Amino acid sequence: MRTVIAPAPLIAPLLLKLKDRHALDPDEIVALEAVIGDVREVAAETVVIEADCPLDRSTLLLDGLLGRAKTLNGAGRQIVEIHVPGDFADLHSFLLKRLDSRVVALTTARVATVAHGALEDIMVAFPRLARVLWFLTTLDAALHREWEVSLGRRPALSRLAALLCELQARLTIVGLADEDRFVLRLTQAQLGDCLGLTSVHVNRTVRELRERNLAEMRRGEVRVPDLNALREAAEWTPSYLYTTMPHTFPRSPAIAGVAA
Amino acid sequence: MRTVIAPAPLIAPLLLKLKDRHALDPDEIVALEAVIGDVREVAAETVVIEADCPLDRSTLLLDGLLGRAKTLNGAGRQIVEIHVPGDFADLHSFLLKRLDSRVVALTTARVATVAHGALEDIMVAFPRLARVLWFLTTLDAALHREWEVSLGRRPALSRLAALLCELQARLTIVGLADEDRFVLRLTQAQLGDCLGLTSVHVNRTVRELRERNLAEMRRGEVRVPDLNALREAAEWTPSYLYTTMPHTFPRSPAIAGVAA
DNA sequence: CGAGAGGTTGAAACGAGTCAATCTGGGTGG
DNA sequence: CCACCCAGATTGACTCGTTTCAACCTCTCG
Repeated sequence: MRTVIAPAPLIAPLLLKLKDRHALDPDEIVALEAVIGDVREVAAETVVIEADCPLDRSTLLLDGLLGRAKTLNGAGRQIVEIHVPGDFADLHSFLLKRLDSRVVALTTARVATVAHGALEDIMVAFPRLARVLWFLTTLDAALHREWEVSLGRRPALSRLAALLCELQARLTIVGLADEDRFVLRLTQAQLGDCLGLTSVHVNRTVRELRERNLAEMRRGEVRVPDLNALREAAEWTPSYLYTTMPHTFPRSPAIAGVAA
Repeated sequence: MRTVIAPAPLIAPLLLKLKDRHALDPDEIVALEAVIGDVREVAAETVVIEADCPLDRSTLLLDGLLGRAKTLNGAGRQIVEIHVPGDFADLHSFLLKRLDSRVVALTTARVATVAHGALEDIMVAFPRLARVLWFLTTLDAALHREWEVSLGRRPALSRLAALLCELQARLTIVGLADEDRFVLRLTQAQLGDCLGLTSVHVNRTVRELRERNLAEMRRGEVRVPDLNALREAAEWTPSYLYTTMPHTFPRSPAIAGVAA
């Protein structure tokens, strides 16, 4: 037997996300890989899944960002969750059979189709996977709850800070963020749709975040000089992510001390 | 064999809620009834389940109202979901093992304990029930999404109207609301905690709802002269409840016509 | 080099919050 | 049986955060 450095499979981010919370057998991993159907690329601001249509498949995000959005006639759209690579955008459609919100690409994105029948099969073959998938849907609910807190109670600054904290943590889990920087190609209008703010006010809030040295957002990249400080400003903790990643980061070592 | 008019079981509301969406075999109903553990009564504003504690049971609401709440230091609490009789307050703890929010009694309430082990057993014995329970957790997520829309995008008036529409619909499913009235013993401060508003502003919004003839709230009772009008004011539809109950109500018959 | 999407800024309007006082109704104890 | 009490509801005046509207700037890409 040889140890082979396997090429990162399409579902690498999904596996990272799952392994963060559950042990997976090699069999289960193979089964998960086999479940992936068509892969396609979608452009930013494209509707990936329309609301209220009968569905017989779910969609796995491989690359880019998706958003789940609901629209009100007068008031524009509210994005109720952002999906990062490794997320199923609509795993709940396995049970609900249709979506109450539409799924929109927020950036150029690559998505894979997963037939509900195939999910059915692997859950029969690997009952533990059924629990893992159920877990994923409850994780979505936990994210929604935290967003409700943001939308209902946090002022603009900590609302944006909390969103950045969440994305930093979730992207870290799938290997797409560092403690002090990550790529985030969202427009300020899209951020506003997530935060229940106007793009104008997002702009002012981004500026304030920068002025307070909490985060810098430029050209699709977020830089966080002190993640703990950002988390404190947002009154944010990762506990609702049910992750096994460390919940706190060491304060950056005293650089002055090193120099001295 | 005799047909017995069985006394309404404790879990009558749960059964109504489930039967609204899924067919249930008599066996499955018996199994569900058997799963109920201790029943206890809790006073209003009592913590029923504390956040972040390890859990080996879930809690079923039999009577009264519960709320799931998260608290921010400066900004008070945000209630992220209201539970009506027949709801599990923390079915997701079956998978998550602890809660990210605390469960609080909003009125005097009766709750029953359901051991996770017992759930495990009935899901093995009746695999369809596993799907039903999973469905319930995805329904919670759908409620959260609609609340995000309210909190993020609806102005105070339609936000309150939407909450009333939702409660009217959910209470109707379990036999606790009429088309034009239902009991709702929440204080204006509690409503504010749900809506992301202050109690003062809830008060003004309640008045406006009354002045516009959309709803009257007094002494723990809500009267809705025209449910369709209230739903229009809130831009609300029951589609996210995934209920089989009729989604629209006939306009009240012309009473003048009857008199004539 | 032009065009367009997205970012930035200012001024004014407005919805909701804050603070504080007053009212009300239901429950309680003397 | 009634005076008292108190949580909750109500109201007014003022403040503040966010929106709105509108203009202008700055990239990036063809």
